[in-house]
Amino acid sequence: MESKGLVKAVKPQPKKNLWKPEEDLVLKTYIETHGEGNWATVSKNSGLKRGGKSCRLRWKNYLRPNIKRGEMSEQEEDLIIRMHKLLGNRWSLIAGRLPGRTDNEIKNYWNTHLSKRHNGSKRKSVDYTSNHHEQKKKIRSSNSEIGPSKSSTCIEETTLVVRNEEEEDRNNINSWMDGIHRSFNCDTDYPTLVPENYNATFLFDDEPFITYLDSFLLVEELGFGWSGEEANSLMQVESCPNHVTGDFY
DNA sequence: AATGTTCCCAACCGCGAGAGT
DNA sequence: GACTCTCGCGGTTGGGAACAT
Repeated sequence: MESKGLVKAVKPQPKKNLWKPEEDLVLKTYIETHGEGNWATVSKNSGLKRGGKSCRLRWKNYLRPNIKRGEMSEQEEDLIIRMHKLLGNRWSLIAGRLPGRTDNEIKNYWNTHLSKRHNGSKRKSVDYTSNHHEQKKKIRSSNSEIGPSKSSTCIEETTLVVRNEEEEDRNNINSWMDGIHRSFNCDTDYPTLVPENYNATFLFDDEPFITYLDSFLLVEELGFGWSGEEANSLMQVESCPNHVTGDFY
């Protein structure tokens, strides 16, 4: 039996195992040499005393090339808020729309900066009534009802190509796009939006439901000069509750 | 200066999905 | 079909910095 005093005298081992720079270097070198994947063997082969999950997380959230660190721009913040309003806590999907940002980073940013500000308008993508595991089940099953999903993973890179004949409007779009996601690289058979005047193409490599939501978001954000009605009819969304309203530009 | 409190965020955990056998 | 393994997701934890008293 241990007395309280004795327990207190023993310095507790830190529960968090922060990555050291030398470990980062080993992991980075290993992945640059062998490539990503099969994380279970990474720790064995690289000599790191870390689990595969830990290695994966460290690479994905910190060491991966093109990771954008530092403060969120106003545009990024705005996009997070809007996406969260539409998608709820689906951080990986939101992160997919913010190149260089990780789901963990966005989740943390929301929890520390934005959730308080937007507490009044707590809105989730499904009607949650039980614990989070139940919630996840609901999200997954609701998605499968909506349509087939190519993959459960988030889009690593989402790309939007905007080709505009009119210089002025192109500048409008580009100025908004600056700092958020200038180039999209999507390839799917899902709603392809090609407005007559704009020759803009939205192609998404993701769940159909999300595709629709994205389309709303982007139509609303980019303001393609459509009225809400025009946009709705273009996108054939009569069954979707999130109709675009109002006029743009 | 010392102590207490709050905030931030990297890392951990448990779970489900999908692939392979 | 049952089982195992790997991967990715979202929620939570806890160390430490920043701030307040």
